[in-house]
Amino acid sequence: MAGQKLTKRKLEALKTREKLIKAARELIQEQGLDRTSISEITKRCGVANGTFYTYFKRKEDVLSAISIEIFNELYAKALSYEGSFLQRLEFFLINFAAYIEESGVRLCQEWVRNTVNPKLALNDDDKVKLDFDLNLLRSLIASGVEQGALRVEVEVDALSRLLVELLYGQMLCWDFSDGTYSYKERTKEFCEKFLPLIIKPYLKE
Amino acid sequence: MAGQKLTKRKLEALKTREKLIKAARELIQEQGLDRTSISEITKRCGVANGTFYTYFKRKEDVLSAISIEIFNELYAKALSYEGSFLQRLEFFLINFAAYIEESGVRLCQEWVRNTVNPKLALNDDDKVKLDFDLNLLRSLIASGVEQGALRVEVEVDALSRLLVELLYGQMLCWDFSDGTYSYKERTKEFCEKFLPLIIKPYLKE
Amino acid sequence: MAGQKLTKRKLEALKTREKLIKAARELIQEQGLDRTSISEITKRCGVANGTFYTYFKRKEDVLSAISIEIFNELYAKALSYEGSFLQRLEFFLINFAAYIEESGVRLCQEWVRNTVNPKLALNDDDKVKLDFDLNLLRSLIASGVEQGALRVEVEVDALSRLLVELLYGQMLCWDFSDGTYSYKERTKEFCEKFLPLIIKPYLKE
Amino acid sequence: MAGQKLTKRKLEALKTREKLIKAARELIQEQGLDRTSISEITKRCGVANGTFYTYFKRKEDVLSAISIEIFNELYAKALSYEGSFLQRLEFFLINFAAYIEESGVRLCQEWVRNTVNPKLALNDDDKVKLDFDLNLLRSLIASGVEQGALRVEVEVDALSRLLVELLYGQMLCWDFSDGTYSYKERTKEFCEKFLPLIIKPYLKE
DNA sequence: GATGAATGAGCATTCATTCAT
DNA sequence: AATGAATGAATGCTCATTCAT
Repeated sequence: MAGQKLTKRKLEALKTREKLIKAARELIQEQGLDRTSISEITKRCGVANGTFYTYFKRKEDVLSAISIEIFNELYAKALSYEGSFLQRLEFFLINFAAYIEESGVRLCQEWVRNTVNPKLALNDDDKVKLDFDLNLLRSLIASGVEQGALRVEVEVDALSRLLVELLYGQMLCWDFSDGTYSYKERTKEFCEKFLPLIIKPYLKE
Repeated sequence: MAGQKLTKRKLEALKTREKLIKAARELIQEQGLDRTSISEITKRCGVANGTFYTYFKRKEDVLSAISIEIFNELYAKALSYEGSFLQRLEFFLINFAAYIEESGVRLCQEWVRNTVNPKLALNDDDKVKLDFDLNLLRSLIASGVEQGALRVEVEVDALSRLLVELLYGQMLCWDFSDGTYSYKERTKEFCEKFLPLIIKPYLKE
Repeated sequence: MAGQKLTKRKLEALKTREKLIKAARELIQEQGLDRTSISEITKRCGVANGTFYTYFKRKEDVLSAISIEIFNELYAKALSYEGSFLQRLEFFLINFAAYIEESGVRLCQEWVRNTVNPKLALNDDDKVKLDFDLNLLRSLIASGVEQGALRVEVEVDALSRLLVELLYGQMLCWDFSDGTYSYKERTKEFCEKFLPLIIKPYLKE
Repeated sequence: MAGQKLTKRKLEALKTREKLIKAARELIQEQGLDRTSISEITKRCGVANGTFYTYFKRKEDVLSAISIEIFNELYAKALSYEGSFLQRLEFFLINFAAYIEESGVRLCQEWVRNTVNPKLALNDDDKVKLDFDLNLLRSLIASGVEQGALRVEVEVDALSRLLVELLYGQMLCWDFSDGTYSYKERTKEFCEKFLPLIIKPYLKE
């Protein structure tokens, strides 16, 4: 009895929530957010229109929920990697691209659309994501310093910012192209050709 | 003299078109495209609602027209610069940012929103702009090779792509921030701190 | 008793639908469909604009709904008649005209307008109505044969087709005249003067 | 000089008018009147938008002009026929159908649509056409009496009305069917099977 | 006679969201 | 938690028509 929080009812509710997210993700990937109506989403789940609002306050919130799912996986995996500083850095960058690519261009485009526009006053989590990514890279670089791989003089902020901008720039170009090439491959290429040039001056030795 | 087909009527028409673009630009900058109605735009010009559609097929088309104006100025100026290869490159990058910043975040955000989303099937000119920017940088770099500033071995495509991605990445981050810092300054900073690192290996001597 | 699924909510919904149809019928009769706006219809029912679209997909659909109501009554009554074959036939023809006349020229004109035009891709039920009327007459005539009133050699199809064309022709002329004479009287006249001529050769004895 | 009313200019003008009618006829036949815009019509003729209004007061007027062309041909031919009364009658009826069929269902449907609806307050010529057709048949029948083919007691009005209603009814059914069968053949069939039944009692002898 | 820029009325339609059941 | 009927704001767009040139 104690701790038994998941009654059958609550389990059902969780399932419903998951079904909604899944359906929304599919539909957004197929047609984009604007062209996807609440009733389409609920119809696909076999629930009533209003049920959507049991779980999400506004339509856009389901996009946030989807993003959170994706980014959580992304970060979990990207940071799990063990290895030298450079390997970890590359791993992070490439996996960032890989995850986003896997989840589909349309979804990524919607995410950009909804994040770029301040009027939607959408879940601020997304906006903060930029800072989140920045911090992630910052700590990655900081750990590089700690581990003695990077010089102490490295400008952590400027460097992490640069890398975030690169990742986002690659993402935006990929979105513009409607995903007609591989975002991941593009990032890999960057890691081979340019990352060393940028990092080298800060490497110890 | 030759081709002087501009009767008074056609001149008036051109003026009307310009007035519409100007009004739309102001309003979009103030409130974004979605919150700007056609009748607001036309009212500000003192023309009838329908007149808008004499010049633009759809609401979004005025955004394209605005972009074209801005980018044309941008390119005209950015390429006019005389100087060494590196100076010209920096000038281009910084001015790219400066122009976009001057025209306002809201406008830039709208441009990203409308370009990132393929469903609007908006004037393809915008999508092509990425290629246009790429080509511009490519020819800039190529001219650097011709003038003997860069080694022949430089990978023109990869390098120009990298720079475009950087510019776009900086732009996207700036959009995400709602323009709370200077895009131009950020690009300037990049030119100082990182551009040399990237270019140096390709510089002759 | 059985199948009594009508909760209070569903009953309310049915009532709303009926109110909409009634209001639309009145307004169309007064001004025609084009001049009748959705908000006029809903205002007259005291419901919100959008409620109309809970029950009808497009504006034209309410016209279909109205037709169906009218025609259902018509058929129900017209076929209820007991009597000799000729009496039943006359009763059908005259009542057809009478019902349509009662429901008003404007409505009839709208019905013709909307049925004649294939581009509206309006509810196909209306187009099928022609076939429905044909079948009705066909079965009427067939029953005449069965009951021994008509010779077996009668060409059922051709005869029923002729009668439908007559009914429709009288209706169209009545529409053209804006209802300035009586459709029903015209049909009655036809039944007296010409129907016997047409039927006689097929009558037994 | 005298009587030389057709200056080159006037000839050109007549040609323009003809071109407009021809283009309109084609476009209406292809898409119906509603979907055909003035600028489509003028574009197809290579003239300016406004030129349309040099020749027609309102959009619908071009439909009238087209009808007049068609009906004039129709009447000219239908009445030219020499022969016995019954032959002339049949010839008229069948040719009526044939002409309308030749000019296309879409056109016929538009004509019905526009004639049936009194709100358009369209050129009254069309409404009068019903009377015109009636009169035509009336005089045909009257001439039958004069020539001694029909008894004097024949009810000219009722008979001609019946025949017009039949023609119109066949036309309407044909319109409903979107022209999926032949109007002319249908009328021919009627002339064989039923016309004699109707006329016979009034034939002399 | 021809032009074509300007007009401006006019409304169906969508759909996110609410809330009584 | 689920339902689904009701809401109602909000506006892009068309296009027949006019008229100054």
